[in-house]
Amino acid sequence: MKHKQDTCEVFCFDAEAVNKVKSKMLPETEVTYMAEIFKVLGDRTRIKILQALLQSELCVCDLSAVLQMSTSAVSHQLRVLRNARLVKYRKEGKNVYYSIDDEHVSSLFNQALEHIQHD
Amino acid sequence: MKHKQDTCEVFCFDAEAVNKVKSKMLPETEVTYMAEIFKVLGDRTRIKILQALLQSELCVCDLSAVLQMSTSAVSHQLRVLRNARLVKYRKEGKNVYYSIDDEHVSSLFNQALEHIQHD
DNA sequence: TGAGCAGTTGAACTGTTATTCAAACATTAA
DNA sequence: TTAATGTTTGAATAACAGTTCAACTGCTCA
Repeated sequence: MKHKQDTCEVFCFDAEAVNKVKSKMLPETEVTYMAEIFKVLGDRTRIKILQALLQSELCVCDLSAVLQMSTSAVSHQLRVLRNARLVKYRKEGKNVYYSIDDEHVSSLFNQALEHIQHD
Repeated sequence: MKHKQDTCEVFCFDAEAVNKVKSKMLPETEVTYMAEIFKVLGDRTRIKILQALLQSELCVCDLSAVLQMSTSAVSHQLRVLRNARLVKYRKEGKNVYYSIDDEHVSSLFNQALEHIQHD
């Protein structure tokens, strides 16, 4: 049973298995969202910010002191975390206090930790 | 109580809170590994590959048919997944069959799904 | 042995991303 | 209003990452 493909001629694959898997793939939008979340988590600076915020609510200045980075750099990354709805903020006078905005963040953290410690 | 910093003069932060958080930060190597894992998961192609492999063991050709991508592109991404120990492979004749190599992968998947569906 | 297929690899190209710097905005106190 | 502090933003630079293309390896079978 030959099978033609748009991109190139491929005859080796198991058409039945492929179609079965194909029919159960997540919709494109969900794939995009998932990749987006993991992409946000895939940065050392943002991992550190989240880890700090998992311990306590902190303002931008506190975070820049903890991470020993410029407030500008921290602010840029906080925006990424905000857009991904991983952190929330509240203003108090001149300060802006950030905290974790999702109950799944710590779960993702722990799963990842288990993975890297499993080796 | 004034506090001097290497990078710049910052007086606004709560020194006590900062030190407390700072003392509980993960070591640099673990931060790096965690970011690495999430970085690997932060790509649409790799998400699709993993989702396909969560359903069934597949060869490179099968995967390229499912994703409708070149075997070269798939192979490149499989290498990334291999290095992160997220997939394993076995050779059978001319084919190379890949499968999930970590019990935490599905957990990470489900947590991420819950996060994006929580909005 | 050699042809053909499955898969891998390296280089090049392209698009994305993190940090820095400077400027701007917002709030508070004088 | 002005000055000072905390935070955000935009532009620019530099480093990185994904796909494509072409070349290559390795296995199977005639």
